[in-house]
Amino acid sequence: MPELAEVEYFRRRWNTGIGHRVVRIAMHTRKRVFRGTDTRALRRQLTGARLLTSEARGKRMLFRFSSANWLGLHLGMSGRMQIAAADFRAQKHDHLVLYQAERALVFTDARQFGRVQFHHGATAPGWWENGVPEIVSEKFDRDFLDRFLNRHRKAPIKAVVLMQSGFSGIGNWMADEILWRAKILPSKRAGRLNAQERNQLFRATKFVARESLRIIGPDDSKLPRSWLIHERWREGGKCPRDKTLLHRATIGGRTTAWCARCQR
DNA sequence: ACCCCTGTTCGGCG
DNA sequence: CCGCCGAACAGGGG
Repeated sequence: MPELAEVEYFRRRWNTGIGHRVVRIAMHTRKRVFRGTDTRALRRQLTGARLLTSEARGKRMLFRFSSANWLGLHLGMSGRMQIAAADFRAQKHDHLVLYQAERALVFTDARQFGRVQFHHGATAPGWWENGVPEIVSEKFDRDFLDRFLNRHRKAPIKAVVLMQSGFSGIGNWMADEILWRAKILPSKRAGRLNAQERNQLFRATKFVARESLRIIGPDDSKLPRSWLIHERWREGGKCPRDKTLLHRATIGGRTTAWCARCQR
């Protein structure tokens, strides 16, 4: 589930715990989500620390705690976050639970493609700043897009829109939504897009990111009925524009849905 | 049983 | 060296 907008939704859920101390931590320390992470330091430092702020960049989240502590989260394919009661009992896939006096902050991830990172230090961890502009920021401009498309000119545009080094936070459904809105064939090589197509791609990317973030929720139910997402997995799914049957194939290593009539 | 999956990383290869 | 592609990771659901 988690792409840009869902990540933002989950981050805000945990914000309920801002201003409150962590009194106890439950962790499945040997699980893959903690790969490369010092879980003993995490437990030692975060116990007693107060959650102060949080931030999201693309699909990544960073939670700042008192006493110079930082927690990074990535939801992978199946990660979710929730607020639970203070007497919450961690189940099999609840790999990290931060207990506060009046609630529990729960991180759940069945498939464990997600990740938990911990950092102790006066400033944000080195891995946080990666120089990739947020789609909704002014730094993601027409120039940046052009340079990125040129750098990856041999790859199918679908694969390029999935690259986190350029399209921060865009995942599979948003990529299909963007290319459908921009009327561009997903298999088209990035370098073959003309100026008009690049303009359309730019506008569609901004639009889908901004609208998804505005409508933000735990799933796609609040997104307009006119969006592709409601049709793309359905057997016999049709293009919301011209009602022709959608095509489906693996492009850029991922299942891709598109309308062969309006996407060229 | 078998196949699919809203993600990222890594090794092979051109 | 650059960059594309498929495989691997782990588990649940159809």
